[in-house]
Amino acid sequence: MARVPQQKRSEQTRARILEAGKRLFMRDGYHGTSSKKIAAEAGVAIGSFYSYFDDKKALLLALFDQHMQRVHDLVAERVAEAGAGLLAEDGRGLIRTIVDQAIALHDLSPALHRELEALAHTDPDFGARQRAEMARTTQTLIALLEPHRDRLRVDDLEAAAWVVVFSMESVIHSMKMHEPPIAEERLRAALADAVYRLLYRS
Amino acid sequence: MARVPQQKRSEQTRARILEAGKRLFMRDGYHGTSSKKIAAEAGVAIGSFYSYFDDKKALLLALFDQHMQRVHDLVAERVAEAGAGLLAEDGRGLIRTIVDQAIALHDLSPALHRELEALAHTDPDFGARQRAEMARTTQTLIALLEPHRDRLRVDDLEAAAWVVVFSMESVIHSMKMHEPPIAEERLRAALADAVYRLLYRS
Amino acid sequence: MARVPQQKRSEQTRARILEAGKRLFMRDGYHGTSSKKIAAEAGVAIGSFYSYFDDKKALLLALFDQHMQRVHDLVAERVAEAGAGLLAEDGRGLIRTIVDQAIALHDLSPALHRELEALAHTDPDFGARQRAEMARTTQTLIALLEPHRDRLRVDDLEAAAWVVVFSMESVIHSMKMHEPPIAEERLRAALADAVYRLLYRS
Amino acid sequence: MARVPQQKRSEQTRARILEAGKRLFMRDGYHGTSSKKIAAEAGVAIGSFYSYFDDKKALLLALFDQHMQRVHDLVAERVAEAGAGLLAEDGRGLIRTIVDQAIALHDLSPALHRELEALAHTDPDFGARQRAEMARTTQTLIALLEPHRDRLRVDDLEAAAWVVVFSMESVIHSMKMHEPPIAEERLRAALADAVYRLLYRS
DNA sequence: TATGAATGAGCATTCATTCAT
DNA sequence: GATGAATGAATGCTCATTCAT
Repeated sequence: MARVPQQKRSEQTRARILEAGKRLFMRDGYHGTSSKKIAAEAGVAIGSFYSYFDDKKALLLALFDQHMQRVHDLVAERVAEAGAGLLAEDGRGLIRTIVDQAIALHDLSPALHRELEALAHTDPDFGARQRAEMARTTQTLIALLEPHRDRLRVDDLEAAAWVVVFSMESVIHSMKMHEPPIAEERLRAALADAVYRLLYRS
Repeated sequence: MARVPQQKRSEQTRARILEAGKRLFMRDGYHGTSSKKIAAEAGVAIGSFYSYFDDKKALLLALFDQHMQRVHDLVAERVAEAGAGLLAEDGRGLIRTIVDQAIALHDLSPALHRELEALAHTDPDFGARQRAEMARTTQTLIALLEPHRDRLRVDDLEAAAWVVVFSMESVIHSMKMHEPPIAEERLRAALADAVYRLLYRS
Repeated sequence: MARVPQQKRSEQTRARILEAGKRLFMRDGYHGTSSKKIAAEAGVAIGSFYSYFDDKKALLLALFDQHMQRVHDLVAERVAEAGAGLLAEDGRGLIRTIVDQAIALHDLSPALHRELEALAHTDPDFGARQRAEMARTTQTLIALLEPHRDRLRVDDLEAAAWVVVFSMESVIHSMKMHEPPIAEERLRAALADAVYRLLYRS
Repeated sequence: MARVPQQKRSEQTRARILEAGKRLFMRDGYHGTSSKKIAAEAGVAIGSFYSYFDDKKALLLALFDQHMQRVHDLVAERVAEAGAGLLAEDGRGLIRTIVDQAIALHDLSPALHRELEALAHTDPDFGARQRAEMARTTQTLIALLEPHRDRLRVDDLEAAAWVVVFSMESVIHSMKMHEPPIAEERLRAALADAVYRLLYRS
């Protein structure tokens, strides 16, 4: 049903709706945003909204996919920058990359992030998406940690990746939510340090 | 305007609405539950619902308060059981108590828990409640950790309490959400161990 | 259905409901007042309200009757005071009595007065009551004006009474409604003068 | 939020809702009319009602404005017809114009008219509208009477205009409300005569 | 007599969605 | 491609009224 853009004007319209949706979802949450408001914010008619997206949920799913793609691209980029070899040696650098990725995950606003998690429980589409995302993230981390295996305190790499990702997730969420008075860079450093000491020997 | 129960029949009705609300909120989430459905589930007329609660939000706040009260009572009980002196000596026992408390927090279903966090961002009432709850929890932990101060790796007790509570929160959330194949008791033990090693020396 | 008071406590309860209803109807209007609020204002249970009055409408009708009875008693009293003979001679005194009566009619608050007129159009019970009241008022005035017949400018006494009552009604309504800066006594005097000159010769 | 019509179909729908609202408000009163009934009477969906009007009150205010505009246009037209010069000379013609205007005011049904006055007391929006309307009407009358100043019995022109408008208002209201057996034209004539003799010398 | 718990029809309003233009 | 008028199911909530205690 959703229109597949074939002209560049069309592509622009789609992009404007995505941006408007992101802005409003982040500000007012999924349930606090109506399709009409999104269309108005994007400066298009409500009919156009439904030309490009099946419904409000489809828009959020598209935004979610877009966002996750960017997060993964960011990690890939960071890894490429540092050089695979370097990261294999530098445990602290690796952990910092992971921390940055986890923080990037929260660019979609803490509240929306939580709402997505809540929806994952209620709605099968969001649930599937979230499970896939989690698997992908865990696999990335395992691949990155694999070369460090002998330097780690933990034996079960899968469990370790799992614990690290989600505990960081929570600390970062609180951090974003409650706006601590400490500069973010200090928090990133402290978090990376804590995780490093949790995972690595001595 | 909310009715103040004066007869025992009334108290029962209020309790039935609270239970019905809890059941539906946990199953379908806050936004997926209507006041009419709650009344039906409780077996009362919609008018009765509004006699006891100003609106759907008031019901959720009442459930939240009830839930938090139970969690705090649980901790107090556990502390009393173990004996103040014992806990002061036994770092591992203390951490296990804290882990149990954090897990008890999730009896209100992971999805609802997440929705509450999302609401805290959007709605001032939920925000205030959440901040108060966070302060209360952190203070409890600081009080419990205080006697162990010289055995801890960390200097900043407040920050430590904060990090511990929220990182545990997330791990437990994921645990509850994704139903891992490992027995819960093993996870509780592993989590307690990780936290202990994070906080305590050697 | 409505309880007929048989004990003095009962009579008091009925009186308290009447007073409470009057107070609220005058302040918030008929449609802005609920039976529950009336009961609360009277300090009785809602069940008691329905013991004494069939419904909200019955209460307003009772208040209306009570009010009109007082207005007519007032006129009768005033007439008695002045003495029938005196009024027969003194046209100005008579008119002043009439003006006072018309003003007394408005003690029930301008808004409620208007609402009653609107209800008279929609609801047969109020309509009948209003027509009866109008007939009674007109007859009283005709009886009072009868002895002055030869001093009046008008021939049709019935029409004259009718025009006088209702035009005064409106002026008084506006007066009460818009709170003019002039002292009420001056307005009463001016109104009486105008009416006198309208009705009487030279 | 109210839709601003951009297509002619839309303008028609808005007009149909206005008409339906007028019909029902006049027949059943403001409080006896629900938004659903209005939509049904207009033959549109309830959603359409709320596209065009914020709520029931907004519809009544729109009807009120529309009505008052027509009344004032009528007067302007009548004045133009007679010719400014003629009216300046002809006191009786002027008064008749004023009487006609006052009667036109009541085309909105006596009951609704009364309900509007009651609402003006309770609701600030209606209050403001009514005060503005009263000022406008009084100013029009003062402007019309100004050239006749030396022929009038009264000194205070403003007060005179005020008294005339409101006393006529009431007489007309009663007239419309109680459907007197006399032909309307005779009543208009009688009323104009009374007012003329009240205001003018000899 | 008096109480207040309980009822449910009905009202105002929103919003995702469709479709004729 | 784009528009926006139209839809109506569903929601939150009120309030007059009944009846068991």
